[in-house]
Amino acid sequence: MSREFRRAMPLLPISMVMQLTDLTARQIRYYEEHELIVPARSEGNRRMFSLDDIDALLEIRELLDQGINMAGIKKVFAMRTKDYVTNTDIVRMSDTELRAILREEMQQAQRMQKTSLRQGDLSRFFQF
Amino acid sequence: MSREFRRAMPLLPISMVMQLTDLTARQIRYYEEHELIVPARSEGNRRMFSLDDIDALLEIRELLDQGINMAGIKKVFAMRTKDYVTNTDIVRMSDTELRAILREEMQQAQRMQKTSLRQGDLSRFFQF
DNA sequence: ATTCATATGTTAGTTTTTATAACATTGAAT
DNA sequence: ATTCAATGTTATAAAAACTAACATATGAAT
Repeated sequence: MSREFRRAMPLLPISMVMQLTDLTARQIRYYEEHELIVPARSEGNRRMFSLDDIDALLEIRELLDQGINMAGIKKVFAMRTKDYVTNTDIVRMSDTELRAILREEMQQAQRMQKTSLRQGDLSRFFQF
Repeated sequence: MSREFRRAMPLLPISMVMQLTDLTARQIRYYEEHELIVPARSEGNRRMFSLDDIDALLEIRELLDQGINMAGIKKVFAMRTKDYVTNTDIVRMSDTELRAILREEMQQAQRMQKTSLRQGDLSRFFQF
């Protein structure tokens, strides 16, 4: 279980994210609207945020504080790309895309764990 | 910001804990009743769990699977002690006590951060 | 100065989640 | 058969979060 993977795990409700980032719910949702973050959703449609999301939001706040507007922030985020390794390829993609994919995988893993992986100690999963 | 400190930070709602530990809400609350965990509370009285809590719960599940009853688990938890360093002393206490204290400090830190530590990047705080 | 767009605030109404508390069930030990 | 421990279930209330709409402030452009 990679560190990147762990950081992509959707865990926190919006209230916690508000506290940790000092952003309002309105702001957080607005940034999602602009696809700067793509929080996961619970079954009941509640946003669940990962540590990656927290990072992104903190950076957004930082950039806003520097007087950069949304368009600028989008650009910054789009520019910074990372590599994602599939079975057959190494794909270069934006932070946001990468986060979304990792989160997808993470949720898959959670669903797995929910049913089959009964005996496993998650502290191995979760050793921050 | 110590790792221990980070692990004591109350972040997750009970729904996430249920998924991660494969325990029911009933069980989790019952273990709290028996003070095997002491989750923090939000302003609105919702339980907020730390990674330490997750660990504890996973261990409880483990011990239950091994046929150990609550009394036994309490004993196990009480026996395993750790050191907590205050200004003037090194205090030896149970896991549960230690977790409660660290969580207390953590919430204090959160309150601080909420008001004063405006500019700080929490990813330094949170580098799992 | 007016207009316009952006970023955020605010409010209303609804749904989901969580809380407590009480009562029910199950299995093991006496 | 009774008792107790652990957990299930249900009812009810409160809190948190959702969407959507409208309001407002600020700065840029005309």
